[in-house]
Amino acid sequence: MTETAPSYKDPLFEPLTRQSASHRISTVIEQKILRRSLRPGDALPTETELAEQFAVNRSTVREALRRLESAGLVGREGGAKRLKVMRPGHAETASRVGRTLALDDVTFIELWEAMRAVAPRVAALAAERGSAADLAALEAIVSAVETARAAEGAVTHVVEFFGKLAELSGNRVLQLAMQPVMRLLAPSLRRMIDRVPQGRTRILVAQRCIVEAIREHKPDEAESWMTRHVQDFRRGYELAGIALDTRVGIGTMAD
Amino acid sequence: MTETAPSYKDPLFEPLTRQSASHRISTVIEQKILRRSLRPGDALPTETELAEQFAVNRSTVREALRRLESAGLVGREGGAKRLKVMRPGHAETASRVGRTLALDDVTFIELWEAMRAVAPRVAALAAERGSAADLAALEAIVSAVETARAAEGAVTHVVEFFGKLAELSGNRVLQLAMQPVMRLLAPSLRRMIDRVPQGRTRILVAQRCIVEAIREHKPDEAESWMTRHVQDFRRGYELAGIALDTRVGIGTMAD
DNA sequence: AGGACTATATTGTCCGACAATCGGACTATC
DNA sequence: GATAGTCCGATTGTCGGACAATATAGTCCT
Repeated sequence: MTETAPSYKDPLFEPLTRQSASHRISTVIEQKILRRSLRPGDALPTETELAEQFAVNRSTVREALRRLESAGLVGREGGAKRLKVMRPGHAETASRVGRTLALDDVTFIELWEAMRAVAPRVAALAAERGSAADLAALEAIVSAVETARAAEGAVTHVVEFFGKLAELSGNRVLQLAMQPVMRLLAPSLRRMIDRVPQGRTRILVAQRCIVEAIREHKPDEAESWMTRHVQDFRRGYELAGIALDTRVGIGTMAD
Repeated sequence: MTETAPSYKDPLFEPLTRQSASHRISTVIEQKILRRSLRPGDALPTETELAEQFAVNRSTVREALRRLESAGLVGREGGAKRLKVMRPGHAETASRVGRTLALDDVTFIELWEAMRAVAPRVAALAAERGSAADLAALEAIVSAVETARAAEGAVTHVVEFFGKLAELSGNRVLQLAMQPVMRLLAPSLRRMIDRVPQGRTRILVAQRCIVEAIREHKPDEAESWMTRHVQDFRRGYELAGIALDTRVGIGTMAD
């Protein structure tokens, strides 16, 4: 007899039946990582050792490891063999968020609204904090946008621009928020640039103004320029005849 | 000789050569899900069938499944045996984002800046779109904040308030962005309310104004009230003597 | 038809095995 | 001495088979 009968209407205590061994193992390791007992960079014991310590079969350990791997808590560097504890990279988390949103049939307008909220503040923060070196990197990206031949490449650099900006803002939360949004936005952005001839020029002008505001440490200007920039995007989409409630597709989740 | 020599500073062309069979399998299934060939609710073939179809061992399939499971793309309902395709819930994704941020030692100020960016826009959108029924729910939460005895409960309802607001905004991207931020903010918010006597009153006043603005469909007012509200939070923290660069801890990641 | 009972299918785990290959140690060569 | 080549053990990825537990489906009884 296991403890059945949580017959109370407590919907949060139901499904705590027996969890599989592999699940418990991944939980234990996960806790160790979250509690900092295992820290990023540390190498995990070998599968055989883990199997011995947990007194289970190696296959069971392996399933637990796959789960942690997918969660981004452990992983390999390069072609290494041993697994290491990793800090779940923003890239990975971002791609997960992107996946969730894509499966939710999020529409373009929702993404745009998110950009509308976040990007201006990011620009303002970047203007407050950006250093000279950062600025140089940003400018490099702007020229890359300018010289890029195909729309394809230009879009890549536009995404980079926002990414770099988020980095400059020094705010990892906003950084993490913006990443998946830009990723999902990218494909339709590409279409937009393809169809609207003056699109690239307008983007370039806006980027230059923003960079200028950042250089002179004028947060307000950076913010208002970015606001206009984002609004320009929307106009571009309308000009390109892209419906605002278009569902975003699944980008290449290459991780 | 494989292509070694990534001696160039091109960190994007890593030798992502051969991936393990289990990895490829999980990727293939993931694609099928993202492409909607497999849709949420569908049951996956049994492990044995998958093993046959992919012409690999069942253990290999299992590792792939554990990975997908951890990604929230497949899972079980209740004590079921078969795996089903699932839509990765926002809650789960949000808690994962929270974990990433917590492990990153994100500071309070970063979270606050995110709120500063997102919340006002969310309020504005809610004012544009909120229906009567939604409004009633929102008001219920506000009174819950008012009548809650302990700071504990009040904070819970404050978090709910923002959650509901995000829901009203009709924007799932912003909703997903705000959720983990509020979750991470909650513990310190609780301390703040404990230490600053007038904290709760100010929160209540702001909430009422925001609700009012939403009822009358005045986005601009809702936005500016929310801006003030968020700024009030920060002042509260300063009054409470909480350093702005305090790292947020790992909350209860109960999933 | 509904409920109890049985059989089957499916999962979770275990065992033992093997090829591939990564990490080093060790050696030969310049 | 530094570099290149070779060898060996350790470790991973995969395999095939096995078994207990149990969810699911089918069967029987009333």
